[in-house]
Amino acid sequence: MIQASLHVDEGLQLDNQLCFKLYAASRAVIRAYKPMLDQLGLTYPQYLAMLVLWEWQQQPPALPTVKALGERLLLDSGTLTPLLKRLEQQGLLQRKRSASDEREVHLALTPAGCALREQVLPLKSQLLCERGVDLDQVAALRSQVGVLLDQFMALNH
Amino acid sequence: MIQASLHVDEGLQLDNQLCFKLYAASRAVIRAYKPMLDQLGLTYPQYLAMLVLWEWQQQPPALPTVKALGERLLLDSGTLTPLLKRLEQQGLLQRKRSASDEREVHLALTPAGCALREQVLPLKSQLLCERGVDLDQVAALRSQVGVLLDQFMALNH
DNA sequence: TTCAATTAAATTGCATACAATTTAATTGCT
DNA sequence: AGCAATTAAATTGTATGCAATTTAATTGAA
Repeated sequence: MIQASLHVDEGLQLDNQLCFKLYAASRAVIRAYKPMLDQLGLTYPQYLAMLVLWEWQQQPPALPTVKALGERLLLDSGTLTPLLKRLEQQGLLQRKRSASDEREVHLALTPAGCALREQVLPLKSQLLCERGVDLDQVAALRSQVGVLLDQFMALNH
Repeated sequence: MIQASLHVDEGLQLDNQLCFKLYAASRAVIRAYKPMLDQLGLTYPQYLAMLVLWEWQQQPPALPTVKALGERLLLDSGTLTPLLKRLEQQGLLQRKRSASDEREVHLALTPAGCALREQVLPLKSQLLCERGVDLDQVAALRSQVGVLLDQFMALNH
């Protein structure tokens, strides 16, 4: 009886929730990025958007649109529209309606937006170094969290 | 040269960022909880707060205060004060100033708040079942993400 | 004791997330 | 062609997160 009751309780303990560990770890990692992002003048989601746009500079997809960015970041236009307007205000990118399909908004990095990329790698190296991060460990965990993410993506249809 | 350049690029690819996997996985898991939370009438952070308060019903800490809750959830009063006011409005808990130290606010579950707990386990079982979640796999990942969280907690001093 | 530090919440301001709705443009079907 | 269905962004409204400040209460050292 006591055993059963204890077992039931365990199912609701905060420390036993994968969801909480993920939620807390995600915020903790973002917090760790804060000093670097302050240097860049970006918030964390803005940084992710820039990562995608920088990546597309090298290997362009069909054309960078808000929708394509949203599919990559798993964010919708309700989040991205104001975020991209702020990046535009900062002079890092331009938003313009597609000529061929007026519903779409194309995203193009400005020279300043491209240039910002060069500042990132040194700052990131410094961050990893200061923290004494084990790169192999990070890679292993990334892969496993990635599997979880893929499973939930598939199940959230 | 090409090799080096490719290697540098990899460091900034979205898919290689543990931080993004964590961020996306956390949101995906929260999304998966949505149907259950809608049944309970709670948001995800509200649910986490209730988990802690339910846990404290069984094994009370000194006294449940906003500060103690914040230490458990890694959230500050700027987030918790409005969240707790909403839970109070829903009749799930009461907030009252400590008599011994007027700076503190004590948190006490109402009968409705206690009762809500009973609805959670069946809903959670259903969720895990529908998703075909492997409990051992979840436990293993939880433990590993927990290690990462502890490391960042220690480093964010 | 007394008053400068400290502490716990609350408040303010900004930037997400995300559901739901709206707007405008494009497609597809007849 | 004509028009209903679909689609991409934008908009609206609510609820976080979190930094920074404020308020009120408590501590602690001279």
